[in-house]
Amino acid sequence: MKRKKVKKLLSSPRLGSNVLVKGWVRTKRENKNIIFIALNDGSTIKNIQIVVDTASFKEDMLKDITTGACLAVTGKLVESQGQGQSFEINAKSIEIYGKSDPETYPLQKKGHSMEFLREIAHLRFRTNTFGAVFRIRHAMAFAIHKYFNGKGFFYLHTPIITGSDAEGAGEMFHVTTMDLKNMPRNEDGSVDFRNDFFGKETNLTVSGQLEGELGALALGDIYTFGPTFRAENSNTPRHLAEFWMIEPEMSFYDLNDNMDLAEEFVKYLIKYALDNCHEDLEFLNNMIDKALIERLKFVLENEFVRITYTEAVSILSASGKKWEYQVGWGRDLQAEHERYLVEEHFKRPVILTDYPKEIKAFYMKQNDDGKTVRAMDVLFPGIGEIIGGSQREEQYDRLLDRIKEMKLPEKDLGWYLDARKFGTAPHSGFGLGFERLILFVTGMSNIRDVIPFPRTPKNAEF
RNA sequence: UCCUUAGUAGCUCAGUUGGUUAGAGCGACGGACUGUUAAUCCGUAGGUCGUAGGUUCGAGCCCUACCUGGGGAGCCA
Repeated sequence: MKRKKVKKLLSSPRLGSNVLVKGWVRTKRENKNIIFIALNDGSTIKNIQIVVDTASFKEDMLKDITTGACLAVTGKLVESQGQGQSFEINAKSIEIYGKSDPETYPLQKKGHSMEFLREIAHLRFRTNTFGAVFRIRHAMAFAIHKYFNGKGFFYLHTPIITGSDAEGAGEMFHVTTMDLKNMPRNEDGSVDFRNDFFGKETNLTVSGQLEGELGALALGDIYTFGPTFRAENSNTPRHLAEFWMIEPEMSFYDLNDNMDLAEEFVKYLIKYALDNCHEDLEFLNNMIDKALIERLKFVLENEFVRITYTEAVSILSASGKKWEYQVGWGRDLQAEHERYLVEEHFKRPVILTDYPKEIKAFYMKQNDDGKTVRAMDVLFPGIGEIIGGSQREEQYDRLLDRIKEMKLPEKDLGWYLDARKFGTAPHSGFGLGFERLILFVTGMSNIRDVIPFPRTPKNAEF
């Protein structure tokens, strides 16, 4: 007999048929003559109830069916006599693939704290919450490719190991094969990388954007979707040292086109989740965040507010609020300011544009006012900045001036400047933090709980 | 990195002004039970009180340092 997944079984049940299911025991309820097993195979958040007549099975075998054990069960699919489920399987045969010692198996029928489950991240997939989160995470990854493929974007693989130290997006992890206990030194005491694997200093990438731009300036529209690494000592529920980022880059897009794409993209993903992850979202809505589905629908149905940094500063100044950090043109907006705009003033996602050039990266296109750049930050309720992007500076001279002004290593950016030297074109792009998107879509509150094995300062378990 | 808060049984927690042998619920185990839904009822076992020092006749409780977690901030996606 061929094994059926529980999801398939429940969506198109053939009552009276004999079926084979395989999965892990979530709970077992025992009576004298009858045993009920809730079996889950991961295909859906729903369990299938296995009904066991104790007289028909060996007692020793039934004893080994404990929480966490893996079973293969054959039996007849029938309408359930009980209240909690529509269908159930009357077991004819049970094979135990893997026992699970109940004295040491850490998962109980009762709820656990997220902190405890994080310590047993290798087993937390077996809980309803993490099953739901990681099924949704998969659905979002799939939807990202579906969306871009449908729009004619090409998935570009930018390097994980980079020799470029110019992104300026944060502290980097070094990559080397040299003996850390005996590093060769130059006369001035600095490390001599000439005999290292790559013959130069290399790091893990903090962003694929610069390479992505090169792809866009030939292929038209590209996107990257891969891991990125930041060696920042950030200890917050919104930061990871290893996280996944989506970075589309589009030729001939100006900042408005860029904002249109960002808004359409995020809404597509939210709609995809609502359309395809209904059961998992329902569960999270009940157990994690009662306002989750309502909030997803609200974001889907309302236009994002678009205002300039300068307008935002006026709103904040006029708000009459007491700020911990002072508001003033030229200062970067702090979390409290962004939160006020999104959660109190507009009560919806906000896109802020045209920031002072001093607080933004070198590659952003300068406005004619000489003071601001064509940057955009998409701010979400509860998450803060979920997307950061800009129209890129496509004029060679202006870009070079900016590199010099900010004292960046000009010689290392020759390849990047070449894109402006030969057939430059207006272009734009943005970066979306994948885990921050998953936070928003699942209603989870800590980013460590939306990636299977989180990497954070002082933690690289598993 | 800074501020703040916490660490006691497998889990979630209580533990009074420093004072006998550190408690509960859940889970696990044993038993009972005519179809259960985090089943129910009866019973049993389970502890180096985060680590290392210190104060004291006496420390789970007070002091110091360190480790780890939570919340907030900064950096950002």
